[in-house]
Amino acid sequence: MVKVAFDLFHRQGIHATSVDQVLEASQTGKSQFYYYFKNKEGLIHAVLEAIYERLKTHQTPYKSKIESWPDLEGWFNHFLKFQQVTNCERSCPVGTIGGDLENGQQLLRQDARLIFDLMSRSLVDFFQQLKGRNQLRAGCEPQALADFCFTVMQGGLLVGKVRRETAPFENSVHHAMQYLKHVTGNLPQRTLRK
Amino acid sequence: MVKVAFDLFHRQGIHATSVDQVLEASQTGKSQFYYYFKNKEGLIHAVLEAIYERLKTHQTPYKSKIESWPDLEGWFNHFLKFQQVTNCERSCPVGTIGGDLENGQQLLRQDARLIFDLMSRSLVDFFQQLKGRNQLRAGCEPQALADFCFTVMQGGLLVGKVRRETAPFENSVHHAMQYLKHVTGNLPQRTLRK
Amino acid sequence: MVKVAFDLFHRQGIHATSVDQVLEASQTGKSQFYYYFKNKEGLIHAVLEAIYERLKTHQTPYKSKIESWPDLEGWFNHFLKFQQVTNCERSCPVGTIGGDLENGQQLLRQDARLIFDLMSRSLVDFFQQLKGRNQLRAGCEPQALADFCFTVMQGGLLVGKVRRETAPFENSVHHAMQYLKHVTGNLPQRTLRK
Amino acid sequence: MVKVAFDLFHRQGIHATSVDQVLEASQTGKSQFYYYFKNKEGLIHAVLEAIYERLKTHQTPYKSKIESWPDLEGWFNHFLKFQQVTNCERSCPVGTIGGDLENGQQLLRQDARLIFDLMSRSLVDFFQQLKGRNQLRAGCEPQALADFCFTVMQGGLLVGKVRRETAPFENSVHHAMQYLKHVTGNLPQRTLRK
DNA sequence: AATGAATGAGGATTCATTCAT
DNA sequence: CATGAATGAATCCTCATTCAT
Repeated sequence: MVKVAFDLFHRQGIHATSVDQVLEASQTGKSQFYYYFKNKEGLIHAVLEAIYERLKTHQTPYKSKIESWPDLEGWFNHFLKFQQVTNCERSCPVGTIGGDLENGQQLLRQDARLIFDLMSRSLVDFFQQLKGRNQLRAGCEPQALADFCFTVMQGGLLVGKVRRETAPFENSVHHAMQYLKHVTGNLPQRTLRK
Repeated sequence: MVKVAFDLFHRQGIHATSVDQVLEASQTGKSQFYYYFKNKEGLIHAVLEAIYERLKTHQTPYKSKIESWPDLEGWFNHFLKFQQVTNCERSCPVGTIGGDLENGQQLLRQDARLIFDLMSRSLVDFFQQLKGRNQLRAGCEPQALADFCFTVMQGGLLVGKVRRETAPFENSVHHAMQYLKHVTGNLPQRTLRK
Repeated sequence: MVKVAFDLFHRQGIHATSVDQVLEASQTGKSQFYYYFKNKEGLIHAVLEAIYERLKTHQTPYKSKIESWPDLEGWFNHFLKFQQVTNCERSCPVGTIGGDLENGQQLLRQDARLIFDLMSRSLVDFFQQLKGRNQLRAGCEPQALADFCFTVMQGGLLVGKVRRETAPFENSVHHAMQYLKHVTGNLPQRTLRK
Repeated sequence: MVKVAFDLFHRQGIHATSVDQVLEASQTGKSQFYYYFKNKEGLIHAVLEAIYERLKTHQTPYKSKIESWPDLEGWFNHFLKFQQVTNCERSCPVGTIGGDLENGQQLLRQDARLIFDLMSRSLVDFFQQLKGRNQLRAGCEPQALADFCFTVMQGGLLVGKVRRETAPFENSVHHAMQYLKHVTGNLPQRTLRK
């Protein structure tokens, strides 16, 4: 039920997804819903919570603990491939849900934020690691670089969804990686191509 | 009426905005709406069209013709500032609307795409110009760089909206600019004025 | 405009036809309508009136003055052929409109009745003629025979419309004609086939 | 609810009957309707289905299994009487609904057709029986005679409804019966009782 | 005569939520 | 835990009609 809801929210957003739709798709009776969840917000919360748990326990289709350049490339590539296989019809589920939240829904936003934090963390950790090894140029904060990566990812998925093209995301990732290798002391020409 | 709708769509997305809401906010009678627009889709189309026109005629709060590094910085800064003054409650209107579109609404997506094209164009033109002057490193296509900028902008607005923070966008823009200046071989202080 | 309305009423009935539809189809401005007609009922009245006039002035695609057996057959055949060429999608326009009238709309019903009268009249006249020549069996009133023909026609068109088949009407007309020839003293085997 | 709808559809036709009207008349809440029926079409389908079932299980105010001349007369008389007691304000419910169907509504038309089939069947069976006993003149197919009767019935109800008179139907039935007895070779007074 | 804009009630349908069992 | 029926507000849209010009 949460699984089905996740899928529908991801595909259509939370506003375009009705409770009935979720129930029908999950073959559940009408009032099962209100037994398990307080209301629609409750379901959204459960969905976000489930995402959070999956992330926390590293049940991700990509290597969520980033420890090397290939891992980082794998991280980007996961989202690139995701965009390809979904025909650019979806962007990040949390981005989609988060973007749909209204001003008042602060608890749900907090849920989304926690997920974003978790996803960023692995990036931060990686850059922190580089910094520890003195492989990061001055003025490059790990958190800022992580934000940079995360932003490119979210933006790339969104732009691709609107345009139904993978090129913008691909181009963005390419240049983002170029930059990251640059600021970590790698010369572009020495950059390892996958 | 289009103006009001634009505002509501921007704030809440198209699904969370009802026709009645638009009518009430614009002090119009119920069926005036369907006199002017075929549909709710018709209204969305009109809104997107209006955005397109405003862009085309350069009625933008930022310099839409980018001809110099300061112009590019101004471009990014406009969106940064926008995020600040809106308390991170909104992202790009076209990104918001475009992200809400369903799979079937191809005409509206086309509308959104045209706007994205127009916004990118000015970036492309700028990088094309640099390339003409041999100020672009090999392997840097103007279109790809424009995609990179645009993606960072969309991602930064979205992430900021979800997190209610400006930092991610700021960090992303900072590094994006660093990169761009790097690939154009310019040091920040040597920025060429037209 | 009346012509267009007639066509739409005929095709869809009066309830399924909106004033706007008529206006759009006749390329007329919205308020032209209320200049020429008091309201929708006014239009229906005008349509029925026009039908009446056309009948009265014998502007019919069939011979409206029935003077012989072939004329009567022609009368039936006209409606049969009409059903065929319209793919059984329509029945008698007046029957359609009349059947749609509500209890209160007595003026319009009167209009329809007048048309029915006019159409029956030519049948009545024919049978009256036969009676005058003593070619009508005892107990056969011209009006009753006319009613019989008219009923078969209306019923045949309606049943055909519902079933999307011409057979019921054809069969009914065949037997009706058999009967009529029988009661007018013709033996079935002497019946002239067209 | 189906009962109420049947009544309203019968009285006013399907276009002139709003869902709200049905709900109000049946004292049901607005969305109960859409819990039980997919659509307004769904309701119409249910109504037609109910009619079909009633016919199939012979729950008719007339003898639906026709086995003798009095049965056939009873069949016609039922509709004649019906017209009288309803003040000519209604015609056959299925004819009314069927006549209101639009070109696209093929499933509903199929429903109507099935009912027509069922009603005709009893007539066909009767004439088939006569034929088996060699009481039918050559050239008289049972199906065709059934069509003839059915057409007269539908036409008579419709014409009567438009004219608000029972005479046309009475006259038509009279002559139809005359004919039927003629083609079966029976004189009225010699009518065979089963 | 003619135009386009305005009006507001009503029509079909969906929504989130609750209740009795 | 589970079921299906009930509720009523809200949503999108259409209708017949009128008004100012």
